Amino acid sequence: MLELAILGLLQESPMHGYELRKELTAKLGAIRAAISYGSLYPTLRRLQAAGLITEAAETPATAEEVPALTSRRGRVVYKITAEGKERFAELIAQTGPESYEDTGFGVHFAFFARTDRATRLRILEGRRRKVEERREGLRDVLSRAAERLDAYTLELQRHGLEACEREVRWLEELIANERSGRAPAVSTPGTDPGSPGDVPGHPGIDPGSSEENIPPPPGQSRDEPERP
Amino acid sequence: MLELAILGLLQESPMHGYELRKELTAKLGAIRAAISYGSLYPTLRRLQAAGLITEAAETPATAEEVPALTSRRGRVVYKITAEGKERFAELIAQTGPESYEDTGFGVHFAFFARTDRATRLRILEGRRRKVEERREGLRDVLSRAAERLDAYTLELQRHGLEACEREVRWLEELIANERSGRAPAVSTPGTDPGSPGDVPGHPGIDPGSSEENIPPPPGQSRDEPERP
DNA sequence: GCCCGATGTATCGCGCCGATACATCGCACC
DNA sequence: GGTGCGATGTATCGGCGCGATACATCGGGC
Repeated sequence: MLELAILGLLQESPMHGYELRKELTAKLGAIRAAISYGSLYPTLRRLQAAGLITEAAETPATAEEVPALTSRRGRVVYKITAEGKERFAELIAQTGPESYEDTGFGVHFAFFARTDRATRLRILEGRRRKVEERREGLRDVLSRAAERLDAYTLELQRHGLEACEREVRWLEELIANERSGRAPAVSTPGTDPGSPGDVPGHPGIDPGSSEENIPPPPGQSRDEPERP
Repeated sequence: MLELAILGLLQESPMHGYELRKELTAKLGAIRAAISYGSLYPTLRRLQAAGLITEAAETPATAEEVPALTSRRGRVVYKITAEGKERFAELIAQTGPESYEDTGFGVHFAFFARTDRATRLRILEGRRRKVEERREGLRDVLSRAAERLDAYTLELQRHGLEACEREVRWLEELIANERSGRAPAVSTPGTDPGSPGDVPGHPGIDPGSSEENIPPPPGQSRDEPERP
């Protein structure tokens, strides 16, 4: 998972470890805790050994762009290689088993902007299936083994079941939006549970351009011929 | 986490590995995937080495002594020791750092029936604080860094934020119930989002008995002098 | 002049996962 | 009566990721 996330981020711009961690935290903050250095650095090492990323010169080649003066510390800037981009495309496309609470789906979703619609649909439907399976499992426990469990455990199951039901609904909205070619934005019911308003709200990604075109997310992109 | 869960389950009845896994899956199904054998068996080994659990005779004491001929397979039944019970009490009571998505809180909650009210409140409030922190973090990202993120990533953050808000509300209900001395059961909104009916439904744990009394959950309990 | 928090890289131990292997039991099916 | 298959069972292996920790520099406040 970390591999996919790092490859995805480095595709937007070269970065060093610390920066990578911050960006990762911002992008994946909704699905997991901040990435640990004990995971990050070994992974960078692995990726470099595999030739998927390389070290980039720290000082900007056309210097004095930065008034740094401070001769650089040990910072190591990494950038993605062509093989790295291939590997990313391979990883982002595969659905994987992705157990329920796995962050795998979340990471894939966070990089949906670099995918085509068919892949997005496949991943969303795979996820929906997984969550539905889990939902059924919880229903079984609640209906068949309820008397064996104490009240707190039951409350936990109920809460989990509710979360499953909600996620299925969310996924279904996303799937419907994908099919209709609209933006990823969902109805945004907000905090009010009473009005399932249909306010579209966010324009999202430009759906007008061709299917193949993978729009790079807004933000500072340097490089990118963006070949799919 | 596994240590706590195993100790908690073995307190209800002795079990062998396979059985333990099934019970664990049923009890913790709402918060995590089925436990892996690659975690379970090493953990059992560790617990045994630490003297927290011991092997129990598989064959009923009055049976034939020699299991040589296919009588029983290699099943190994474990039971908890006095030290194990102490360790459980220690583990269940400590709040721990418990990062947001950690299963730690869920496991604690699943064994709430073996705790006193003060501990439950402490854990629930600690959890609430954690989720609130995360919620604020997500709000910050959504309000301050929104334009740097693509539409899918934003949608993910929104969904995560919503989940945080919902969990805080859930925790607050549970905390209120604990304070009022009532059962853990919550309003149970069920699948219908329109009627937040207040049907109590589940009797839950007997709140009448003394504070110190930790009622063993319903089900097959063998042994248990239940000393707090 | 001094401390402190942010920036940075790096390592160590170990819990847990996913895959895999292997063996027996009970049952259905032919 | 054989055969196959799914459930029951125990066990190991490689490897990822975590939490703690160490260490160093930089910019700024007091």
